[in-house]
Amino acid sequence: MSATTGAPLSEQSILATLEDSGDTAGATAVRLMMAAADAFADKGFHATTTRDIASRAGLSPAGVYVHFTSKEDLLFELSRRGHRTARDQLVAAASAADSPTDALRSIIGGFSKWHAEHHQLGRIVQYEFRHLTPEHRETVLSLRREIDKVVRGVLSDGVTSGEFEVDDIPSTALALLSMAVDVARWYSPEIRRTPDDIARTNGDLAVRLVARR
Amino acid sequence: MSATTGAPLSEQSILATLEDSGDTAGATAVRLMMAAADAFADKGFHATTTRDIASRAGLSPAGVYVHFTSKEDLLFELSRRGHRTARDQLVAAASAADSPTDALRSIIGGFSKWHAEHHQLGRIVQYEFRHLTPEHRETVLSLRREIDKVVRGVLSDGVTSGEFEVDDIPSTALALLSMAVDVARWYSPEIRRTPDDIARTNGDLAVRLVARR
DNA sequence: GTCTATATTAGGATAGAC
DNA sequence: GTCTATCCTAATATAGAC
Repeated sequence: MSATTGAPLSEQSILATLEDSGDTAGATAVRLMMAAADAFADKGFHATTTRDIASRAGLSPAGVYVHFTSKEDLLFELSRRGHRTARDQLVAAASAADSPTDALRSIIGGFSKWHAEHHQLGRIVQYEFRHLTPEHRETVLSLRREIDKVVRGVLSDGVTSGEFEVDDIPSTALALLSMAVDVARWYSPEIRRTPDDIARTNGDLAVRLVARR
Repeated sequence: MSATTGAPLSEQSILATLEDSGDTAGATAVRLMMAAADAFADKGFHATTTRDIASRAGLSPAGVYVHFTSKEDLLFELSRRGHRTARDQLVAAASAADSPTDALRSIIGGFSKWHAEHHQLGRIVQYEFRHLTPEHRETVLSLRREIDKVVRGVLSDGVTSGEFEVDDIPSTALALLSMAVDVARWYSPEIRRTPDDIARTNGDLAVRLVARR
């Protein structure tokens, strides 16, 4: 976590996410993924050109195709790695907690924080999904289902233990995820609230939403 | 509200929204807006071609430019009319209620329902925003600020009356809006929950989130 | 593995007839 | 107000040299 360069926070966190998310990738491929993440988050998948990605990464337009078979392939890699780290973080937070209340605060707070710190990747993950090929969409969808399952599991544990009072677990899980996911839409590094503030308030709100009175 | 044609619900509700949202528009212009709404919601602004819009509306590619100056102009009209009806509905719901609790249930439930019934327009309103020109963005932004204000006003009324217990009004308002807005992302006419179900559960959750214990 | 050059297609918008 | 024809630019992707 040491900041040795002058790169902005978002770049560093995207870098960290892309570098250790399963499959390794060469340095140039990572540079391309970062350039693409920047551009996709900024302008959207279709409004981004391969020339744009290449030049941001310091390559010629043709250089991209050595590392990725197509522009969509780049999107897929970003999407897959983004979903994977998000899921891993959720699972880790849920299993480290020692009560459902703790777990809920931690997963919704943590997920909200992730969508603030990685709001670029978050937007790609949430909004560029439809531009994946059907096969790639399927792969990513199964990661999403895992994420849903973690949240429902925590809610159901809390109901069993008597800490929570929940009418409808799937609907409540969805509303909680909405709170966290939507952070990627409205967050900007310029606002007053820090990612930690957001984690705290959203974590508290989550507990409030389900706590027994 | 009589259904005289075989058109799907979403088409009818988009039509209704576009027809009575302030400025009038000719029949062909409305047809073009509906075609564009369909296409933008489905594939996004940049992935949609003017040829595609024209052919869905039964016109030649050139026919579009008689009614709109550019593709972006079409997006702007959709965005403006969508925001306007959404805001009008919120304001009406808030002033018809006779307590802050009622008002909150009604605005968040109603807003959630709107984003389900009009999920196509909702996606355009929420996700294609960045593709507007700076001037058009500004116009739409001021409509958004009005929407925020309605929600904050209801929360603040409830705190004053003693019905609500809220730590941080802006953050809570944002979380409530996230719940409703995100419906446009996940809703599909094929799911089990109806727009009315969604209105009910999200309205109840909203009240639960702020009610004094 | 990177480059220059280019094939190829597509897409926004306009001209001008009817 | 709508059409056909077309201009012009830009974009994905590949060929082939180094």
